[in-house]
Amino acid sequence: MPELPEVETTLRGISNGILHKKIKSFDCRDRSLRWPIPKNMSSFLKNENFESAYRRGKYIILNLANKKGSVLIHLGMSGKLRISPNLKQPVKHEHWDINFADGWTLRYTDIRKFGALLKTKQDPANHVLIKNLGPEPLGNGFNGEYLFKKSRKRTLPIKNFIMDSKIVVGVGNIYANEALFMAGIRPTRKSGSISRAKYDLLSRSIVMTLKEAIEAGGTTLRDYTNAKEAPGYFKKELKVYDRAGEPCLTCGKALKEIRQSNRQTVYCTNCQS
DNA sequence: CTGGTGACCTGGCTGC
DNA sequence: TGCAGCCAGGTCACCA
Repeated sequence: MPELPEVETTLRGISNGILHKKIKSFDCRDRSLRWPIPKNMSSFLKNENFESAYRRGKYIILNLANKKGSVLIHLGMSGKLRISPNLKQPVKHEHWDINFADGWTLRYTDIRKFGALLKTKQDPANHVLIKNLGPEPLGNGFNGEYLFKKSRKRTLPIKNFIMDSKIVVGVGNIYANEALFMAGIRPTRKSGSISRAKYDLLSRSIVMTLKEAIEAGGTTLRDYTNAKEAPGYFKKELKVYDRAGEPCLTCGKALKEIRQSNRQTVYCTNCQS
């Protein structure tokens, strides 16, 4: 489900509801996510409080006060977080709750269970899942020059290249398709064969696409909703993703669908080269 | 190191 | 109506 804009929207939605509040309890109904939820998560959290929350790639990181450690949350393909003072009794697929002393609950729902909830006592930046991540597309160090240098001698198709979290974080299938359309680059092009000027255009297209999607509250295709259970409205801004066979909004030619690494790619054979 | 593939898991949709 | 097969906002482990 969630790429960078959806994770960012989720983070913004939960922050006020969870920070600086005493944690009363942690309820786990199913530990079997991507990695098992640690059995001592409950004692790790009880009576502590979160002093800060931020996003790194598609991870949400919550830091406990007094350097007691951090929690890493990944939403996988179908994970959702909700924050509310009056949630109903949990139902199927609602795998865990963090209950705060003021009565609010942070609840995680994940049909496919590709998400994760992990803890660490070290600096989360050094965690094995975080330390090898590439730069933030909305932060410093991400630009055309960076992509150009990283891609020399690479034969990987450009779409796979920008979806590689070691190259740049946060770009998933939807926004890879959209950014490549905006930049006029065919998704199958070998990343090592693309010019510096095209990479300048591509890096700006990635940034613009992600920023616009965040402003729209993310993309809801099927079941994504934010922390307040509201959908995102970027779907109506999508130019190519989920539009195979429909007319290109620039030239009118039918958009072509192919599969790359078993994932849907949609592009315009006329506008992207 | 690089690139390609299968694996994890559940449910919705399509077509016979 | 039933059911097989395919598909889905991710990414890690493993192989050549």
